[in-house]
Amino acid sequence: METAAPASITSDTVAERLAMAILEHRLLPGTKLSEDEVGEIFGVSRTIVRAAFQSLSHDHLVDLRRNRGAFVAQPTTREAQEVLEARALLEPRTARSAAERATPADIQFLTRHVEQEQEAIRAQNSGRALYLSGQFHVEIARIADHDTIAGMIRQLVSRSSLVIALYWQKRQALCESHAHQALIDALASKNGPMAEEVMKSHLLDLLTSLDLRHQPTAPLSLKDAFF
Amino acid sequence: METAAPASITSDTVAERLAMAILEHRLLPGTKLSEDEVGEIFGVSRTIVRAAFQSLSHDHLVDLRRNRGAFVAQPTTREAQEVLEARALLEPRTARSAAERATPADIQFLTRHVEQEQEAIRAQNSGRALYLSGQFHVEIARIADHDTIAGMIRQLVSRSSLVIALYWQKRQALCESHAHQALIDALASKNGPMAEEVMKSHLLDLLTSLDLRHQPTAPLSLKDAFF
DNA sequence: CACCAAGCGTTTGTATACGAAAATTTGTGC
DNA sequence: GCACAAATTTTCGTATACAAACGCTTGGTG
Repeated sequence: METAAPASITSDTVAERLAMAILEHRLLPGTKLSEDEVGEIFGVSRTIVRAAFQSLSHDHLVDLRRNRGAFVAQPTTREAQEVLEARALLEPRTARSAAERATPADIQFLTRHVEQEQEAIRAQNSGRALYLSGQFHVEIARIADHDTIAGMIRQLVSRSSLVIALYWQKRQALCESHAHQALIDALASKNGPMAEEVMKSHLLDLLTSLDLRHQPTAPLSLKDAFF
Repeated sequence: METAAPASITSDTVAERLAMAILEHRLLPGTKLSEDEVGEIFGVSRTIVRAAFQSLSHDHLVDLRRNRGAFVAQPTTREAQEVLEARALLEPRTARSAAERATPADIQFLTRHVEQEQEAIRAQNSGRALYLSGQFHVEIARIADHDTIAGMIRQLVSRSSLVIALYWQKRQALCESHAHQALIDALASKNGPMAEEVMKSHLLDLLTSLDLRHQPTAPLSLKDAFF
């Protein structure tokens, strides 16, 4: 089998799989998520699905509208800017902290991670590449060994994925990973200030590569994302 | 009537009332929250209570243990330190931003807020005083007009309330509100750097006033908190 | 032809029923 | 009297049933 099927599927499992689909842009912003449909896909009742939706809603990945249902969230330009600003406030310092704590094993892990990013790009799997690119930032936060801040960064990175889906322009230059390599270098040499600086400009690059003007909507059917 | 009773009680209402009880230290860390009991208190089914618990769990106010139930969270010393560090990272800059945007109406509102804090202290209502003291920080974030960061600060302030319940030492000096007055002054004079500095030292004061050594447990019965 | 209203089907909101796991009590043996 | 095990009770996990709200289609009217 390809995916290790858990003995019993919990709401966490469903939330995780849905989140993954959103982060890989297999589910696009605005897509309606029907409770029945999702429940049928995962073989669970609506009770579980609802719990999963609630969890995702708290992370701002889905928008829960009363008596209307759940939709993949569509951050406004305002929200998009806020998310990027919050990241700019948190991540540079966190990168510095990570540089001060990174072990050789961490460096090896990050290097392997970037390799996977490259593989995904070569395989034309831009969804997975985008997911891995975001996950890199989460791993940096994990190395910084600060669960609270890491949790906030994880959430902001997830929301960034929606922002990218809506406002990303130059889809060609797929997340220039030389920035990630530069971060690894800074971490490997335990150069905190450099890691902070590289992260800062990396996030600035991301912000300037967005087009926060128009507000497109591109809903999509649901089952496509899983089959 | 004293509380505006909502026509229909939603999970948000229950979550809000429970959060208030936790923030005012009427429910202490470690207290077991039974689904049936809470449901009976608010006159709703376990479905609603369960959703409320999930929401509070996401904010780290309650700890959800599988097949065990919900408990008011008991942050570890590690977690306590992390929460304070995260606040130190977010709030000073936010205070500066607030100083740059504060309107006369905002200043008036904050002044009234501090008056209410004093009233609560005079009325020996230390729980309410503590809640209002935390809420002051949330209001600063609101003035900064940055929903994303404000949301994170709101969550961190809430968690701080649990930290205070567990690790606060000098209960006498109840949240020296002259620091809050100093913040109002900085905001009123639109002195961003000063607001940032005052906030920074205010949070440092809070951290140093904690005793992060022992790990007390003080569960309490549930209905006491509401009657 | 456009617009609006009523009826119908679908989807969500909530309560409840039932099985499973944990906590508690009870009973027994040493 | 204490320790341990079995039975009981309580509490949670999940599915499902029913009611209410929504949206869509259909039929009518200006």
